[in-house]
Amino acid sequence: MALSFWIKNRSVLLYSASLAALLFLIKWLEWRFIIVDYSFELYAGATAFIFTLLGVWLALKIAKPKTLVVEKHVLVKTNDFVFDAAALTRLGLSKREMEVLQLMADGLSNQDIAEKLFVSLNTIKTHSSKVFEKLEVQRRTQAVDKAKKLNLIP
Amino acid sequence: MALSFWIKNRSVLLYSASLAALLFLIKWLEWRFIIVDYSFELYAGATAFIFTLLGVWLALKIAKPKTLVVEKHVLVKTNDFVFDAAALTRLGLSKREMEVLQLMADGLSNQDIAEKLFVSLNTIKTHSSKVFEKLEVQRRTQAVDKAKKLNLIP
DNA sequence: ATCAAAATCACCCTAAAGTATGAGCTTAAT
DNA sequence: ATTAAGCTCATACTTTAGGGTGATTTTGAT
Repeated sequence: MALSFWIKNRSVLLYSASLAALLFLIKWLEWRFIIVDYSFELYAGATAFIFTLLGVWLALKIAKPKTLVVEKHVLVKTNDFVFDAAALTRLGLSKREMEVLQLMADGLSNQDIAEKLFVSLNTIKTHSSKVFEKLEVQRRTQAVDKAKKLNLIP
Repeated sequence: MALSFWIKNRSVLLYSASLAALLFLIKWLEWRFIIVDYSFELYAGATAFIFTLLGVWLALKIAKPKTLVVEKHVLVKTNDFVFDAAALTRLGLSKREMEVLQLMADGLSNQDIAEKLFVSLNTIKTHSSKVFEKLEVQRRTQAVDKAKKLNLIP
């Protein structure tokens, strides 16, 4: 508790202590008659100087650091394909249809796709027909081309 | 010249002027015998307080703002297709074959390509067959996929 | 529990794609 | 001039793709 208070207000406490110490110092010197002959202006100047420094130090410690935000534009190659979910929703392609579409884009024949997905060739034909309908194309090459342009597949 | 010097060092000049002004003020008050009875501690305290404030103000004015560099990632439509001439040479695709390949990639049927290039369907079949041979694939979708991966076409 | 969409499969038929072979013509290099 | 490569086209054939229709089963949401 006391420690955290010290840490949080260290600057203020040190400043107060410095102020007290300086006054004590001046008093002590006055009492000693050592520099009593010094001009008032010197006292004032020295005090002003010292406390200016203290003020500067205090300000630097306390003040929220001024942050100047500099935006550095970094060009990021968008190799990374960003899937257009909105387009998918709009076109209403089902999960299975997307699978078939992706495999078509990979150059697989309907027979290949059927084997890969463990379904019959006829099933793939049905799926691909629906894909063509929804993409409003007639051939698989058109479907792949359009799907890529629509960011449905990489 | 003088103006820019003023702008650059305004803070310091104002500080110096303030210091001088305060000393003059104190001297003037002393001369007037108005507050000559006030204690030395009061002078010191007031001076300390005022110049602390000045120091704080000075510091806040002078302090270099901490520059925080924020990397802003800008997605760039990377039309960074760099045609791989070496691959083309290696595979030995002719100009006409590249044309056909490109049109295949655009989703055109053999008949479409034939009409576009003002040649017969059979000619396109011959060309596409040679393309498949050279790309070592069996179907046009595979050819397109491979050609894209090889940076032969965008 | 019910209903709609999705997924599965079949059959038939047509269109398109792909394979194989041969051949005429043009062009660029040797 | 000869040659090789490229472009063109044809015929015949096989394979794959695509369209249309209908049906059953799964699944997800209300």
